[in-house]
Amino acid sequence: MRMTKLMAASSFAAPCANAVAQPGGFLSHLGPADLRQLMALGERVSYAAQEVLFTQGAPAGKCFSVVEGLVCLHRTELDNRRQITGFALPGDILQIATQGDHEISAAAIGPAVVWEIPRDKFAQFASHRPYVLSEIVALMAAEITDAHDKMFSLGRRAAEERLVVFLMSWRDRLLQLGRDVEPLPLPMSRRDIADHLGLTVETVCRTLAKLERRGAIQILPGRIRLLDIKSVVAPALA
Amino acid sequence: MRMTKLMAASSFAAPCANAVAQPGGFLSHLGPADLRQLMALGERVSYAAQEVLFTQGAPAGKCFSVVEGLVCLHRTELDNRRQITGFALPGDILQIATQGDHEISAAAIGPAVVWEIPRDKFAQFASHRPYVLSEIVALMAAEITDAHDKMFSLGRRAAEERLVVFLMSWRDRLLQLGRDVEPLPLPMSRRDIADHLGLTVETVCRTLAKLERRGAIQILPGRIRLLDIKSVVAPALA
DNA sequence: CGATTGCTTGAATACTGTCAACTAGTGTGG
DNA sequence: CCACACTAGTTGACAGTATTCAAGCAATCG
Repeated sequence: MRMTKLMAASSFAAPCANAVAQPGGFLSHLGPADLRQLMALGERVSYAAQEVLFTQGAPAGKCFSVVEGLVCLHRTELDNRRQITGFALPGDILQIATQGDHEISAAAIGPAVVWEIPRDKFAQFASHRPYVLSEIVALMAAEITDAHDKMFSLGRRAAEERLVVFLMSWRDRLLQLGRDVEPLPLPMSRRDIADHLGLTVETVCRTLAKLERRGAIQILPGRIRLLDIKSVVAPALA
Repeated sequence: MRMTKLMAASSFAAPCANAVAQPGGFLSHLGPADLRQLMALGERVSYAAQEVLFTQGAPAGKCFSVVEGLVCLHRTELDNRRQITGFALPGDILQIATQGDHEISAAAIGPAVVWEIPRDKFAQFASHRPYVLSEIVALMAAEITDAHDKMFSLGRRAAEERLVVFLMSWRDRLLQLGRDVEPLPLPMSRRDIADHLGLTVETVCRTLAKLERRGAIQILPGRIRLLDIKSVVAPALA
């Protein structure tokens, strides 16, 4: 996943131009005027928990920017096997370059707010702003790198290591958003974590319990405190 | 992986402009003049088997287009665990949007020919050709979709299904290049396949042998004949 | 308050990995 | 040209990890 920010997270309950002033934000080369114009092309949409933003196979008419909450992106097979390809946090952009149909689905984990811009309007907006395309390319490059990381985890890490790496990178992302990570909030369900890491719910529970017994973490309701976690994945610092 | 063609595969032993006439080719909106100019910015480089094109962590000064042969892209951990993120065939573009350092390594599987263009020159070339960036975005979107497919396989498919899906998609790619796929050539080693599918060499061998005993495939030196393979993955047609 | 859902744990199973041995093919050097 | 070494591929036996099936608990929701 790992996209950059389009608008400042929580500060964006209402459309206001200075929200983009965030350092490193998406389309960071956009001026306030540009940004106001861009946002005016779309609309603010609220989703309830578990509600679907878009479904794989459906025509991709809009692109999305998470404003509030947590969105999970996943690919689902006919037989209900599900692989969560990533979690999107406020500031993350979804489906910005999708042509034709969505290749993945997206659903809100909890209540979420999303800014949705019709694809054709966005394309028109970008067409006379060359720097926008460059930003998108950089965004997608980061997403590809992130996908490679996840492929490595899924293919070459054991359950425990996958979990630890996931927890650490999740903490890093929240830190970048300026969130409190002590203890680390885990708004997604065990099933979501399992479907993200290519494991079963039971293995996730058991592995977390094992880490807790070892003193590496502390399991709290909806949260996990990371204690001595780095020592567990010593060889995996690449 | 799954990138589009920059130049026609084998027809490109020497730089010639009409090589891009391939339908659906990379930068398909480029005219012959543009293309000649683009290629003149780079050079043709030959690699011996196993030779390294670039290494993860090293500064990404060039982008690459495979002209001949097969290149494997992989991410390697300190402890020699390796995840092959994809195989690049003639026409595939590598590292076109990488900023900073390479996030993956690339090595020739057999003898290979690659066109290499310095990043800054390419950027300059693209800077006054807006349509080039659009093509790159489309290219990267396809790569992301492909990465999602692979994440699903690694996370949610058993060894046999991974192998079968891999064989089928490999055949499809060769077919798109107009190659003979009967029987299907497998130029990469068993270890490469294992490192691509998140398995061990032994599991790859055993699973292939099992498929052969079942009459789904026929194992030949360097090749595999696909017989009744689709029936094996009936539920996996998503 | 009952029922559903999410989380956790246990026991048994199945799959994949590890270790080891063997074969065949390749290449090298005598 | 042959002997040797080396690598890739294959198979077997065994171990270990993750899944499956099952049950219990806790929290949430009508």
